[in-house]
Amino acid sequence: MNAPKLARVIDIHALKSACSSCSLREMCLPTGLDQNEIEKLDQMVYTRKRVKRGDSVYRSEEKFGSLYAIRSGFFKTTLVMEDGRDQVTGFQMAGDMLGMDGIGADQHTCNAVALEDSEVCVIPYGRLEELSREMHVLQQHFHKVMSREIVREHGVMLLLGSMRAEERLAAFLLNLSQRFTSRGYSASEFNLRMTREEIGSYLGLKLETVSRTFSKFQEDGFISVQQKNIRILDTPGLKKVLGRDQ
Amino acid sequence: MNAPKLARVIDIHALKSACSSCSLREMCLPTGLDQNEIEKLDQMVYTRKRVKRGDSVYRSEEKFGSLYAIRSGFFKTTLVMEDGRDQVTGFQMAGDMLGMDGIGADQHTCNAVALEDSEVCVIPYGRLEELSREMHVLQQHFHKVMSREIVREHGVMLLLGSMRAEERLAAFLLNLSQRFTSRGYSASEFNLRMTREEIGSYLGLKLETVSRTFSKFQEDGFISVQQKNIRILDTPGLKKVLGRDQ
DNA sequence: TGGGAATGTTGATGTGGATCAAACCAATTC
DNA sequence: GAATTGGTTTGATCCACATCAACATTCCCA
Repeated sequence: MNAPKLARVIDIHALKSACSSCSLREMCLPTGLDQNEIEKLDQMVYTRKRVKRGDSVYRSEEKFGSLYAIRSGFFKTTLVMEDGRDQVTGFQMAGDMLGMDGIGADQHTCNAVALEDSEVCVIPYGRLEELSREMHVLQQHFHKVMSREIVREHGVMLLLGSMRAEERLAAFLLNLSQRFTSRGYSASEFNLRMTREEIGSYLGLKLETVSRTFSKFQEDGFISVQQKNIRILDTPGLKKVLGRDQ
Repeated sequence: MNAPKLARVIDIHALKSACSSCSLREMCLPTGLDQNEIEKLDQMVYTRKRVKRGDSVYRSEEKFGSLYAIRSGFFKTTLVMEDGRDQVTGFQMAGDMLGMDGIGADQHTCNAVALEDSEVCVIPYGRLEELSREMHVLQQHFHKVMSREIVREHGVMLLLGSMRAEERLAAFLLNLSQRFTSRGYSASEFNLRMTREEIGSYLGLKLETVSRTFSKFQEDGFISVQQKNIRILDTPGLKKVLGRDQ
């Protein structure tokens, strides 16, 4: 934020990515590659890009060309209706993949916006296709990533279609907690990168409802909320909220 | 339904599929293949399967092994929560692909149920992977199919998260109409294969609301409804329902 | 460092769609 | 062709969440 523009530009070009030495390898790449294969991957991902908070990696309707693996930071993807209403379709963090929506029609269909200063690895799609024709494990991995995105969205549909407000928020918190855990962060304490409005948009609720439900969870002793800081005090309690069917 | 069991079994085995002569080729396969490539595909899809109304092609948790291209008929996919609540996540018709949810964890995550007697082409997934390493166009096509499924689900999320009942149903009808059109059927008249309850489940509404909204659309002169028979009388009218933002 | 814009909380009130309930209708089955 | 069954329609009532409103807090950056 404070760095002068020039410095920033230089930084971007200086960033030679190296999957081989990336701590997120297990997250976004197939495991069990031999040295040769890892080198190929290093050639595929030859640029990283910084994205400042509020900026987008890509916007709806833009020509599709690359996928983006999040190296650090936090994103939301949003869809905008003609009448201006918009909806958050997902929150993505380090190790997650952005841009797969663009393959189908060769143009992006949503906006990917950084919620904090972030860094992505640019994966030129043509190169990925090429390499995954050569490397079976890469092909398999990529298909799994896409399939998991389909399954994740199924889950959101279930949430939006069948759950009440408390259940939605409980599911949301448990999901975040689980994802932080699998990235080596605390499962029980984290900072929300998004606003109440963005959470509401994702969960099909109004921001007031999100706020009230947070307060209720706090009264119930499930969590403690201090603005963006969340501490989960009673995971089983939250899970019970999810379980009970009314 | 009336055919004796034996006859049915024989039929199944007699069905040698041939992509090369399939009328749905444009729908579910890449275009612009040469003779050699088409022959390869014929080898990939070597069985068809009949699925009777009410039966499933696969069920949640089952081991994943194949994708299924719908050759004829109509399906729904459903998700079931632990407490029994279930949700329809999609309706699929001829030319659509089933089973991509299973790739990620090597087991299916939803149920694919036939809403009428149907027929699917079985695509062994390993074979598809293999072939798409050899054939660039097939690889591209398959990736597009998966990506489009992601985009479709984005649309459903928008619908469930941001639209009111009338908008949801209008969007649903317009979508169905469009899909029938692109398959060469009438855009303005068709029979619903699903019940009001299934429509409601898909749209996050109760069956009574679906029924009432159909009635309202009829009063408004947008459609005529006679049980499962729908006739769309005023497409622009329906589109306007979708457009207005409250 | 202070003042204004975002963002978040909480209360009072309104409403779209859920729920409950009763007919109705069409398709099977006996 | 009466009885059963699964699906649909319609009305009356209710409630979860939206909306409107006032205020509190935090975060900027001028």
